[in-house]
Amino acid sequence: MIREALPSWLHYYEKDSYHGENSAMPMQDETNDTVCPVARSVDLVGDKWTILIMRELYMGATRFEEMQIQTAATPQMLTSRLKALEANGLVERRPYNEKPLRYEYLLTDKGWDFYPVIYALRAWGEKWCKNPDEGLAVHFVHRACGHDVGVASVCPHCGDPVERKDLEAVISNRFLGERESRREAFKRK
Amino acid sequence: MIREALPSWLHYYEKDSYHGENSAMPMQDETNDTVCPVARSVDLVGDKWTILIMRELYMGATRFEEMQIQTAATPQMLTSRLKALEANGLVERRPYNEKPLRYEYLLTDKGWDFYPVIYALRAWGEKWCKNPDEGLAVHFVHRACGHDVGVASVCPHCGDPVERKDLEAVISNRFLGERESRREAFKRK
DNA sequence: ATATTAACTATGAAAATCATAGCGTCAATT
DNA sequence: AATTGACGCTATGATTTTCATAGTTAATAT
Repeated sequence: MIREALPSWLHYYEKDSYHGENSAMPMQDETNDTVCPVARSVDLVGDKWTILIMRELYMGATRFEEMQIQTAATPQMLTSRLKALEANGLVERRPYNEKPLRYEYLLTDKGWDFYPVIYALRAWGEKWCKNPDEGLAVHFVHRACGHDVGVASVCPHCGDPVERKDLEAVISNRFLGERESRREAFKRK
Repeated sequence: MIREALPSWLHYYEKDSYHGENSAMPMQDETNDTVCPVARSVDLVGDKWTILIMRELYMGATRFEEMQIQTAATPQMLTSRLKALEANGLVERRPYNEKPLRYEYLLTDKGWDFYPVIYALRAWGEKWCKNPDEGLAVHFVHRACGHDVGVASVCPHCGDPVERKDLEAVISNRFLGERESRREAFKRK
């Protein structure tokens, strides 16, 4: 007996059954009851676990276990969200090992394109959810000019709008340490 | 008997009990177990209803009923999320009428500052969740130069990074119609 | 008196999530 | 040969959250 693990509002569209720039959009069905792009996005990614998983993917994690460790999601949450992300075309699942069969998860173009949302969440969190003594969790350096862009979306030094691919991420020691200790705690369990 | 309506992971910080740029940040308690700004943001706004409510506030809605109509949230969801948004300093509740006592909800600076997240969700939705025949749900026109910025965060005409306050929103007829018919359906109920 | 407006509250049923444990396949170690 | 460890998951019952539907309250308008 299969237990449905996905919340019903978090839509899940089979590949190639929809139109849109990259074929992953609801057609005229009842779920598509709004033209609001925010509501449509939220229908695909509007929950905590999905957002944290996307963050991990941008952090470079590709494996189930690492995502489980860093997001603290239960395996069910992870499975259901990854399935939805795959069905919705943000993520691709691919075997990296044949025996035993093991999979990794990779961002698609559509998934990479979602990055500005995470970047904006980061900027807001860095500005409004911080103790005075804390530095940035991750520094982004504009490769073209070598300057730290802070939390801006336009390089404060050369004025160009920056995309993730133009930036070098430098993870703070505190954040690195935190991530490492989660790994250790998981192994000790 | 009070029934807790907020999911336990959606944090709720009493005013002035925390530090941060505008006093709304967890201190050293157990919930603040990460320096990741994305995780911290998600702890305050990482759910569907909160995002839709924020969207409505940016659309200009200030009233409980209008938000209920446009988000399709039940009154409980709305109440709990608005309380959290207020406690977390993104929204202010203010009486607009004394007898009977009626409240409206207004964005604070912290709430306005969240706009880039919604804008990024919009851009992604407009690019990836759209049928070919659909135009933009909302056009944003750069007041300074009179040009439509499309989905960009930098005006394609004058090259300036744009903020919400620099933009004139022009809601499409389709979106307007949809919103009006939700209102009618609600009244008929 | 009755209806209407608008911001909510109440309650039981349904759904989603959590906590904890376990499975299956393989390779390496004892 | 048996055990241990990796690692991507699945199973299950208890708990928490949400949904659907209805109702309350205070005041004005009819």
